[in-house]
Amino acid sequence: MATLKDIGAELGLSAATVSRALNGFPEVNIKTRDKVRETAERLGYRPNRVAQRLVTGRSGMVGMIIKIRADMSADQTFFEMLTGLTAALGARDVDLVLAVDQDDDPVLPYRKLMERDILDGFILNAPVPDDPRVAFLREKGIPFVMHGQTAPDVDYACYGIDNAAVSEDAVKLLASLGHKRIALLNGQLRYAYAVDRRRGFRDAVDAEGLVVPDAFVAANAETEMDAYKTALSMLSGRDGARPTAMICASTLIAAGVIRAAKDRGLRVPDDLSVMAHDDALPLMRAVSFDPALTVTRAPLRDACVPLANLLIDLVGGAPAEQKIDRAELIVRASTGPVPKEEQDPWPLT
Amino acid sequence: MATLKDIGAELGLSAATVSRALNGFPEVNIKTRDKVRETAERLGYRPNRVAQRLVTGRSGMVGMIIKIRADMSADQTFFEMLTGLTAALGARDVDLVLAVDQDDDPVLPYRKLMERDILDGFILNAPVPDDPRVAFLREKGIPFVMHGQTAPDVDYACYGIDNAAVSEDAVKLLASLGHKRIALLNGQLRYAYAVDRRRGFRDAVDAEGLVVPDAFVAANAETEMDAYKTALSMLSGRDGARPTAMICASTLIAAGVIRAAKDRGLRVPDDLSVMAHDDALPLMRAVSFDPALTVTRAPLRDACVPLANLLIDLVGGAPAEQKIDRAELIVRASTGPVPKEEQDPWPLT
DNA sequence: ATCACTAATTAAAACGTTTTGAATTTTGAA
DNA sequence: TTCAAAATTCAAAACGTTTTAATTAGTGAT
Repeated sequence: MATLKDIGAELGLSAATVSRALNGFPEVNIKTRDKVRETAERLGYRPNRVAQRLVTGRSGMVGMIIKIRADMSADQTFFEMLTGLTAALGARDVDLVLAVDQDDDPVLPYRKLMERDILDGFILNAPVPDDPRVAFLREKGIPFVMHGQTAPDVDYACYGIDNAAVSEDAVKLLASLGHKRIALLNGQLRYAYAVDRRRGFRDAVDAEGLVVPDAFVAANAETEMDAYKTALSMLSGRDGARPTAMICASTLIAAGVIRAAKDRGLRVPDDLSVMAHDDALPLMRAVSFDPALTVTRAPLRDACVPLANLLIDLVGGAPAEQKIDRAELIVRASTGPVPKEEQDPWPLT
Repeated sequence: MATLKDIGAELGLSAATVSRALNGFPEVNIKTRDKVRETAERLGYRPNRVAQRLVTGRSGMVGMIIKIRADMSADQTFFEMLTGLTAALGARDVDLVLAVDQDDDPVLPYRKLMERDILDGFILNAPVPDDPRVAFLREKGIPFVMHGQTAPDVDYACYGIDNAAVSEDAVKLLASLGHKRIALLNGQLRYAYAVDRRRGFRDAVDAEGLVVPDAFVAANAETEMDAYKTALSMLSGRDGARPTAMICASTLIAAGVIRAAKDRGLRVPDDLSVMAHDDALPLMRAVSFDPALTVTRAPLRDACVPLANLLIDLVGGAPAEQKIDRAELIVRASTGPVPKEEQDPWPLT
């Protein structure tokens, strides 16, 4: 393997100049810079990352802890994050070290990984309100970036989408189509995103002058089967007039909802409008739904780039930055005007 | 962070002696060794892994490529491997770098990871016959260890179980219970393990003087739903007298089979004996089945320890070793004697 | 010519460990 | 005592990079 010294010897230069030339420092003569780069190319030079890391004092590795839940619904989402993160981190020569969390204590795996290893920082996901991991890492002074955020205003580095706005956009669209009875099939409320979505939903519903009984705001939907059952129940009319529109936490949930609608003999969107938030998982494509699904869209994989960059910059000394994007609203075929005969709102309780 | 020099300064020793003391070299005085160790402990010394790696010329990282299949059945198995491997590698201070394979070319991700990174070696899984990854890595001289093997006799490092014996043990047990009609619900034959299981099955069946028509040797079972459908079909009697025993590729498959038996009104084990190979996935526990499942058992997580050690030793210059264990046969409640009225074998074709 | 200043390059130190070869101390026998 | 051998320890080199401080060469103005 060629080293800086080899390249220097080839050209009668010192390793220092070669290093600077390759790293694009301004004080090196442009002619020597080009010669150096050409020679490096020719010798197939690749910097020794371990040596770089030794001198810079950073390990070039960041950690991520995967929590395996008993219901095991991590799968798809996890692979998507893994794909995106390894690519985004790799583009800046950083490696991802994974560990699996099987304990009850949410901070223990971070502590263990930190003392066994030399990690520059962590990527956290699935924030919960008052996340204990945040308190721990902050106290230890360990850099981290959160995918999402534990509360609307935080001062640690994070990237995510505005989950209140996700609900708001959905409600506004449906209200503009005349819907008065809009249900929400939310994720579990122990996660911050679900809390935000519910808040956005409630606020937007209020702003439209509508009412949604608690029975039509579900928060137990993790699997398609959960969603199917919940939707069946909501559409039965048992808890009040059936909704004319349903907002789903994910495309997986929407799949269950659509199946339930079919089994109840309801057409989408003629009898029921369905929309969902879309993480753009490759095996659950919203455009492939029948009918194609109206969504708020924010590809999970895209989120990995800002996450990686935020963390790497943070490790490099940059200030902690919060970046919140707004999901894109894409109207497709699963939403339509409210049926003429179903325009009555739910009564005030 | 305390360094070797700090410890040396504290005791009036050189860094060299401290290094040797901590690494247990025989030429260091036992009294100084203890003093050094005590001081290291007191100062909270942890060796700088990057510096170690620079001088030893190894990166201390091994890679693993995860193939995401379109049917996405990797999930559980993958998490189990990840858990076991990070633990087993971590015990020897080696990190696992993951990458995701989304391409058609099976060797491309290895090539890419190799040129972007400095990896000491790879862990391969899910071998297929004539695996192109083996050819590539061998040609490049990159150390690797295979979980399983591409063929019965290979000369690269590998660890796995004897899959022919898995089938053999199952057939022998069932034959000893008087079963004459034994079906196999195998994994996909593009994987080497499924080929081995089928061979072992055929050989054992022959040795017992039995016959199994092709219709009762399935190789399409990946999901529980697949298994359910296949089992329903086999138990229908459409392709010949229904089997009195079924050997399943995994506990997941067995779950589908048992459900199918129930739906056909067959009792396990009174009307149908069911057994499976058990990777000991925590969310699919054979003992929790109703009835508790008779299995050949080889915990996936246990395999990670020899895999990690084999690879690390290989990187350290040890010869490539092949290690094949035999799965444990555990007889539980899902197997029983053949029903009196179902003792006829399948006819010779 | 001299000086000051800029541009370009280099030598050397640093990162923290392992390892080589040499130096010192201790031990045991004569 | 003295000497050789064995047991310890040490100084220095090495790994390959980045960075600091110093040096050389080049430029233009006086």
